Amino acid sequence: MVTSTLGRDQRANYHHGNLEQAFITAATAMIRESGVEHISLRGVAAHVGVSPSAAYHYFPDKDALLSGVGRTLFDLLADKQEIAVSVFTGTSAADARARFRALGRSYFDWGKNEANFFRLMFGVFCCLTPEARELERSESRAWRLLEKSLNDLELTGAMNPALRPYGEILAWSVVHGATSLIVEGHLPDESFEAILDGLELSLGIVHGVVKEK
Amino acid sequence: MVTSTLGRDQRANYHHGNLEQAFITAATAMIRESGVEHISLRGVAAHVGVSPSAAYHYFPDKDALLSGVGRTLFDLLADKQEIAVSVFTGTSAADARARFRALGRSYFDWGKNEANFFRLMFGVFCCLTPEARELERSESRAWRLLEKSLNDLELTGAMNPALRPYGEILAWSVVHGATSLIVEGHLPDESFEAILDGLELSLGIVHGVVKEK
DNA sequence: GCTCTATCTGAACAATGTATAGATAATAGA
DNA sequence: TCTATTATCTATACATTGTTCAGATAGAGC
Repeated sequence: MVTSTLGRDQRANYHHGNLEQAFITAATAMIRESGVEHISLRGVAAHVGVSPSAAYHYFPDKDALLSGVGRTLFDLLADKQEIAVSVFTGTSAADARARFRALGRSYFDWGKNEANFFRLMFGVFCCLTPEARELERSESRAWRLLEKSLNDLELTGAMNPALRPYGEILAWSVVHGATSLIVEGHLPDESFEAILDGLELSLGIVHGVVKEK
Repeated sequence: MVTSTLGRDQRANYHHGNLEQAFITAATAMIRESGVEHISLRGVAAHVGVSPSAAYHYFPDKDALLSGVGRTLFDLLADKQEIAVSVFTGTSAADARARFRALGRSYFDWGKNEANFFRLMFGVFCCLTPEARELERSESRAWRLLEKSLNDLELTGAMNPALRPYGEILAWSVVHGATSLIVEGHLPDESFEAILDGLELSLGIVHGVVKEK
């Protein structure tokens, strides 16, 4: 009944394989198509093929399960962004600009294509503590990608250096805000490309220009 | 038991005063201090002093009640913003800049001080249709305030005119994104002023400069 | 083989959203 | 003023939910 994900940890699959992971996997799949607000612990347990009480051996409550899903989603998003950036490997200003744009677009695409994921990650249900989030942010791969992207832009002279100190927080705010507003229907889809254009323009990012050092 | 809000509509207060409004008022108060995710229809009904079933004469379901609350919150936010802008009445570039900044700051303050409201407005529970939101946005007082603020900046030569076409969507995205990320703990509080600085800098907004026409 | 202990089940509980039938009270007509 | 009507609200019921806890089950260690 359950597609056991061959647990390498012996103690974990006494009866059932790695139940903790099975719960997170099932919950993730169910959230993806129904949205966090419509999934129940009992439903997830049924989908795993296990009694509802079983969940309480791995998660203190339902919120903990949802937070577990949230943590894996931040990882998934970082994966997507790493792939998106990896397409442009050059050291030119044009490549730096392409990487920057790919970062923003992949963030938006994630929000648009996986709206239920996006809402969980940045919504009320993913109740990580502020400290945990801070850690998450500062240590996250996605943040480092953004940092590197802006460093590249600055080094290749492809952006206004006066704006460099605001680079990460400004770019993240713009892209996250636009994604959020579009996903929730407050702005039309087409706005996003325009917003990316505006962001680049406002940061003084120009196409293919390499300033002599 | 209920502080009847003297209904001017006779047919509305047969027994109880304006029950629809009473429900929205009570729900708003309860959401404000507990968060949407922790309020129940039955709890709101008890707070109003009425049977749970009574709600179903005014709202098809719980979501409709929450959406009703959401609609009043968008109005409340617009009120706050109008007041914030109204402090600066001059026609100078400095005043235009002050109004722009007041708009952003009041948006953030709202999110920070009324986090539970903010989460309802832009979260999963305020289930307005996309069409309704579009209408809301394009016709909202808040949007017109932003439009006017940017027009003023452009007319007084206090911003980069090349960025004018992106003004509204860019500013809203930045401010909304920053507010959202800070409210949910992904960025520290202090970031906001820096982000506002960065936004102004990136839009070419300078203090007190009036360009000769 | 037996014992022990980690793992899961069954049944129960209170709380929730919601439907439906009926009670109540304000209004309208005599 | 009395009665009939109808808008308004209540009582009750039901399925579903999160959660608890005593017990069943099945691997591990001897």
